[in-house]
Amino acid sequence: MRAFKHPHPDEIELERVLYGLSDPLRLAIVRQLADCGEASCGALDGGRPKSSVSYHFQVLRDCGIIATRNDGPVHINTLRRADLNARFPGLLDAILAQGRG
Amino acid sequence: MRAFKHPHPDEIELERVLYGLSDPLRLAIVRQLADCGEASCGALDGGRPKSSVSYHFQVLRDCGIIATRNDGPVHINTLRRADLNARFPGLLDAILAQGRG
DNA sequence: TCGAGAGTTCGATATTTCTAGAACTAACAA
DNA sequence: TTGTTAGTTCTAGAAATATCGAACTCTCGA
Repeated sequence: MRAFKHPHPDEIELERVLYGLSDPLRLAIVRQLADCGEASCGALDGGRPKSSVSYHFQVLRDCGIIATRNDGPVHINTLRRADLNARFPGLLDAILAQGRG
Repeated sequence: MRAFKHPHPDEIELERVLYGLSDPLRLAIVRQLADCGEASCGALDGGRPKSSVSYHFQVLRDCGIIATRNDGPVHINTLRRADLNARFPGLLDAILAQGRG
Protein backbone atom coordinates (compact mmCIF):
# COMPACT_ATOMS: atom_id res chain seq x y z
CA MET A 1 0.00 0.00 0.00
CA ARG A 2 1.42 3.33 -0.93
CA ALA A 3 2.30 6.01 1.61
CA PHE A 4 -0.35 8.48 2.63
CA LYS A 5 -0.26 12.12 1.71
CA HIS A 6 -0.11 14.45 4.67
CA PRO A 7 -0.08 18.22 4.41
CA HIS A 8 3.19 19.94 5.23
CA PRO A 9 3.10 21.65 8.64
CA ASP A 10 3.04 25.08 7.01
CA GLU A 11 0.10 24.09 4.87
CA ILE A 12 -2.20 23.11 7.71
CA GLU A 13 -5.16 25.48 7.60
CA LEU A 14 -7.03 26.61 10.67
CA GLU A 15 -10.43 26.39 8.97
CA ARG A 16 -9.80 22.82 7.92
CA VAL A 17 -8.57 21.81 11.35
CA LEU A 18 -11.71 23.25 12.92
CA TYR A 19 -13.82 21.49 10.33
CA GLY A 20 -12.02 18.22 10.88
CA LEU A 21 -12.71 18.37 14.60
CA SER A 22 -16.35 19.41 14.22
CA ASP A 23 -17.61 15.85 13.85
CA PRO A 24 -18.34 13.75 16.97
CA LEU A 25 -16.70 10.58 15.70
CA ARG A 26 -13.60 12.40 14.52
CA LEU A 27 -13.32 14.34 17.75
CA ALA A 28 -13.65 11.08 19.67
CA ILE A 29 -10.87 9.56 17.58
CA VAL A 30 -8.63 12.54 18.29
CA ARG A 31 -9.34 12.37 22.01
CA GLN A 32 -8.43 8.68 22.04
CA LEU A 33 -5.21 9.33 20.17
CA ALA A 34 -4.38 12.08 22.63
CA ASP A 35 -4.74 9.56 25.42
CA CYS A 36 -3.27 6.44 23.83
CA GLY A 37 -0.49 8.09 21.89
CA GLU A 38 -1.22 5.94 18.86
CA ALA A 39 -3.73 3.42 17.62
CA SER A 40 -4.85 1.45 14.62
CA CYS A 41 -7.96 2.45 12.70
CA GLY A 42 -9.95 -0.56 13.81
CA ALA A 43 -9.34 0.19 17.46
CA LEU A 44 -11.24 3.45 17.17
CA ASP A 45 -14.15 2.60 14.93
CA GLY A 46 -17.03 3.46 17.25
CA GLY A 47 -18.98 0.53 15.85
CA ARG A 48 -19.28 1.93 12.35
CA PRO A 49 -18.50 0.00 9.17
CA LYS A 50 -14.92 0.21 8.13
CA SER A 51 -15.51 2.15 4.96
CA SER A 52 -17.08 4.95 7.01
CA VAL A 53 -14.29 4.89 9.53
CA SER A 54 -11.69 4.93 6.79
CA TYR A 55 -13.37 8.00 5.35
CA HIS A 56 -13.13 9.89 8.63
CA PHE A 57 -9.51 8.93 9.08
CA GLN A 58 -8.84 10.30 5.64
CA VAL A 59 -10.51 13.57 6.57
CA LEU A 60 -8.37 13.84 9.67
CA ARG A 61 -5.26 13.13 7.61
CA ASP A 62 -6.15 15.62 4.90
CA CYS A 63 -6.77 18.32 7.50
CA GLY A 64 -3.33 17.71 8.98
CA ILE A 65 -4.67 16.54 12.32
CA ILE A 66 -3.30 13.01 12.34
CA ALA A 67 -0.49 11.13 10.66
CA THR A 68 -0.82 7.55 9.49
CA ARG A 69 2.07 5.22 8.98
CA ASN A 70 2.19 1.74 7.71
CA ASP A 71 3.27 -0.98 10.08
CA GLY A 72 2.82 -4.31 8.42
CA PRO A 73 -0.83 -5.00 7.77
CA VAL A 74 -1.89 -2.41 10.36
CA HIS A 75 -2.07 1.36 9.99
CA ILE A 76 -0.85 3.28 12.98
CA ASN A 77 -2.33 6.71 13.57
CA THR A 78 -0.85 9.46 15.68
CA LEU A 79 -1.96 12.95 16.57
CA ARG A 80 0.21 15.63 14.94
CA ARG A 81 0.58 17.35 18.27
CA ALA A 82 3.83 19.14 17.64
CA ASP A 83 2.80 20.42 14.22
CA LEU A 84 -0.54 21.64 15.50
CA ASN A 85 0.94 23.24 18.58
CA ALA A 86 3.58 25.01 16.54
CA ARG A 87 1.05 26.43 14.16
CA PHE A 88 -1.90 27.01 16.47
CA PRO A 89 -0.52 27.27 20.01
CA GLY A 90 -3.00 26.26 22.66
CA LEU A 91 -5.70 25.18 20.24
CA LEU A 92 -5.43 21.44 20.72
CA ASP A 93 -5.14 21.73 24.49
CA ALA A 94 -8.21 23.93 24.66
CA ILE A 95 -10.19 21.43 22.63
CA LEU A 96 -8.93 18.35 24.45
CA ALA A 97 -9.54 19.96 27.84
CA GLN A 98 -13.28 19.79 27.15
CA GLY A 99 -14.97 16.82 28.71
CA ARG A 100 -12.23 16.23 31.25
CA GLY A 101 -12.03 16.97 34.88
CA MET B 1 -38.84 41.84 14.73
CA ARG B 2 -38.90 39.19 17.37
CA ALA B 3 -35.94 38.45 19.56
CA PHE B 4 -33.39 35.93 18.38
CA LYS B 5 -32.92 32.57 19.96
CA HIS B 6 -29.47 32.03 21.39
CA PRO B 7 -28.34 28.82 23.05
CA HIS B 8 -27.90 28.96 26.80
CA PRO B 9 -24.23 29.06 27.83
CA ASP B 10 -24.44 25.48 29.13
CA GLU B 11 -25.88 24.29 25.84
CA ILE B 12 -23.07 25.53 23.66
CA GLU B 13 -21.49 22.48 22.03
CA LEU B 14 -17.84 22.24 21.17
CA GLU B 15 -18.48 20.47 17.89
CA ARG B 16 -20.87 23.18 16.76
CA VAL B 17 -18.51 25.96 17.76
CA LEU B 18 -15.74 24.35 15.75
CA TYR B 19 -18.07 23.87 12.83
CA GLY B 20 -19.26 27.47 13.06
CA LEU B 21 -15.71 28.73 12.87
CA SER B 22 -14.66 26.42 10.04
CA ASP B 23 -15.91 28.76 7.31
CA PRO B 24 -13.68 31.58 6.06
CA LEU B 25 -16.42 34.23 5.99
CA ARG B 26 -17.67 33.32 9.43
CA LEU B 27 -14.17 33.25 10.86
CA ALA B 28 -13.56 36.68 9.33
CA ILE B 29 -16.74 37.98 10.93
CA VAL B 30 -15.65 36.64 14.30
CA ARG B 31 -12.22 38.20 13.95
CA GLN B 32 -13.78 41.57 13.16
CA LEU B 33 -16.10 41.32 16.12
CA ALA B 34 -13.15 40.45 18.33
CA ASP B 35 -11.48 43.65 17.16
CA CYS B 36 -14.43 46.04 16.96
CA GLY B 37 -16.35 44.77 19.96
CA GLU B 38 -19.61 44.95 18.07
CA ALA B 39 -20.94 45.59 14.59
CA SER B 40 -24.03 45.44 12.43
CA CYS B 41 -24.52 42.64 9.93
CA GLY B 42 -24.08 44.90 6.93
CA ALA B 43 -20.72 46.14 8.14
CA LEU B 44 -19.27 42.64 7.83
CA ASP B 45 -20.79 41.29 4.65
CA GLY B 46 -17.63 40.63 2.67
CA GLY B 47 -19.44 41.73 -0.48
CA ARG B 48 -21.95 38.90 -0.48
CA PRO B 49 -25.70 39.25 -0.95
CA LYS B 50 -27.53 39.93 2.27
CA SER B 51 -29.47 36.67 2.31
CA SER B 52 -26.18 34.77 2.33
CA VAL B 53 -24.72 36.97 5.02
CA SER B 54 -27.86 36.61 7.12
CA TYR B 55 -27.52 32.86 6.81
CA HIS B 56 -23.98 32.90 8.18
CA PHE B 57 -24.94 35.18 11.03
CA GLN B 58 -27.69 32.75 11.89
CA VAL B 59 -25.21 29.87 11.93
CA LEU B 60 -22.95 31.82 14.27
CA ARG B 61 -25.90 32.59 16.52
CA ASP B 62 -27.16 29.01 16.55
CA CYS B 63 -23.71 27.75 17.45
CA GLY B 64 -23.56 30.14 20.39
CA ILE B 65 -20.64 32.11 19.02
CA ILE B 66 -22.28 35.50 18.67
CA ALA B 67 -25.24 37.29 20.19
CA THR B 68 -27.47 39.60 18.20
CA ARG B 69 -29.58 42.32 19.71
CA ASN B 70 -32.00 44.68 18.16
CA ASP B 71 -31.17 48.35 18.19
CA GLY B 72 -33.76 50.15 16.14
CA PRO B 73 -33.55 49.09 12.52
CA VAL B 74 -30.02 47.77 12.97
CA HIS B 75 -28.93 44.45 14.42
CA ILE B 76 -25.92 44.66 16.65
CA ASN B 77 -23.73 41.57 16.89
CA THR B 78 -21.27 40.79 19.62
CA LEU B 79 -18.91 37.91 20.27
CA ARG B 80 -19.99 35.77 23.22
CA ARG B 81 -16.50 35.96 24.66
CA ALA B 82 -17.34 35.37 28.29
CA ASP B 83 -19.63 32.44 27.58
CA LEU B 84 -17.13 30.81 25.26
CA ASN B 85 -14.22 31.39 27.61
CA ALA B 86 -16.14 29.96 30.51
CA ARG B 87 -17.05 26.84 28.62
CA PHE B 88 -13.94 26.34 26.50
CA PRO B 89 -11.08 28.19 28.21
CA GLY B 90 -8.40 29.31 25.81
CA LEU B 91 -10.19 28.15 22.69
CA LEU B 92 -11.18 31.53 21.34
CA ASP B 93 -7.81 33.07 22.08
CA ALA B 94 -6.01 30.24 20.33
CA ILE B 95 -8.17 30.69 17.26
CA LEU B 96 -7.98 34.46 17.20
CA ALA B 97 -4.24 34.44 17.70
CA GLN B 98 -3.86 32.91 14.24
CA GLY B 99 -3.12 35.45 11.55
CA ARG B 100 -1.83 38.08 13.93
CA GLY B 101 1.67 39.42 14.03
C1' DT C 1 -0.25 -20.33 -2.64
C1' DC C 2 -4.17 -19.91 0.08
C1' DG C 3 -6.56 -17.56 3.44
C1' DA C 4 -7.32 -14.10 6.93
C1' DG C 5 -6.98 -9.50 8.86
C1' DA C 6 -6.70 -4.50 8.17
C1' DG C 7 -7.83 -0.72 5.49
C1' DT C 8 -8.58 1.59 1.15
C1' DT C 9 -11.20 2.78 -2.89
C1' DC C 10 -15.32 2.79 -5.70
C1' DG C 11 -20.04 3.77 -6.51
C1' DA C 12 -24.44 5.04 -5.35
C1' DT C 13 -27.34 7.43 -2.30
C1' DA C 14 -28.60 10.37 1.47
C1' DT C 15 -27.99 14.28 4.21
C1' DT C 16 -26.22 18.73 5.27
C1' DT C 17 -24.62 23.02 4.10
C1' DC C 18 -24.24 26.93 1.03
C1' DT C 19 -25.82 30.43 -2.33
C1' DA C 20 -28.72 33.87 -3.83
C1' DG C 21 -33.04 36.03 -5.75
C1' DA C 22 -37.56 37.43 -4.26
C1' DA C 23 -40.88 38.55 -1.02
C1' DC C 24 -41.47 40.01 3.55
C1' DT C 25 -41.09 42.57 8.22
C1' DA C 26 -39.60 46.10 11.42
C1' DA C 27 -38.08 50.75 12.58
C1' DC C 28 -37.61 55.19 11.49
C1' DA C 29 -37.79 59.75 8.86
C1' DA C 30 -39.88 62.90 5.65
C1' DT D 1 -48.66 57.48 4.30
C1' DT D 2 -44.69 56.66 1.64
C1' DG D 3 -40.06 55.57 1.21
C1' DT D 4 -35.68 53.93 2.89
C1' DT D 5 -32.59 51.12 5.32
C1' DA D 6 -31.49 46.76 7.52
C1' DG D 7 -32.15 42.33 7.89
C1' DT D 8 -34.99 38.00 7.86
C1' DT D 9 -37.45 34.20 5.73
C1' DC D 10 -38.83 31.49 1.82
C1' DT D 11 -37.62 28.78 -1.91
C1' DA D 12 -35.06 26.29 -5.05
C1' DG D 13 -30.97 24.60 -6.72
C1' DA D 14 -25.93 23.67 -6.19
C1' DA D 15 -22.09 21.92 -3.79
C1' DA D 16 -19.92 19.59 -0.12
C1' DT D 17 -20.13 15.84 3.32
C1' DA D 18 -21.47 11.49 5.10
C1' DT D 19 -22.86 6.59 4.85
C1' DC D 20 -22.09 1.98 3.70
C1' DG D 21 -21.88 -2.34 0.77
C1' DA D 22 -18.81 -4.45 -2.39
C1' DA D 23 -14.60 -5.12 -4.57
C1' DC D 24 -9.81 -4.47 -4.11
C1' DT D 25 -4.81 -4.21 -2.15
C1' DC D 26 -1.22 -5.39 1.15
C1' DT D 27 0.95 -8.02 4.48
C1' DC D 28 1.68 -11.88 6.99
C1' DG D 29 1.29 -16.68 8.58
C1' DA D 30 0.05 -21.50 7.77
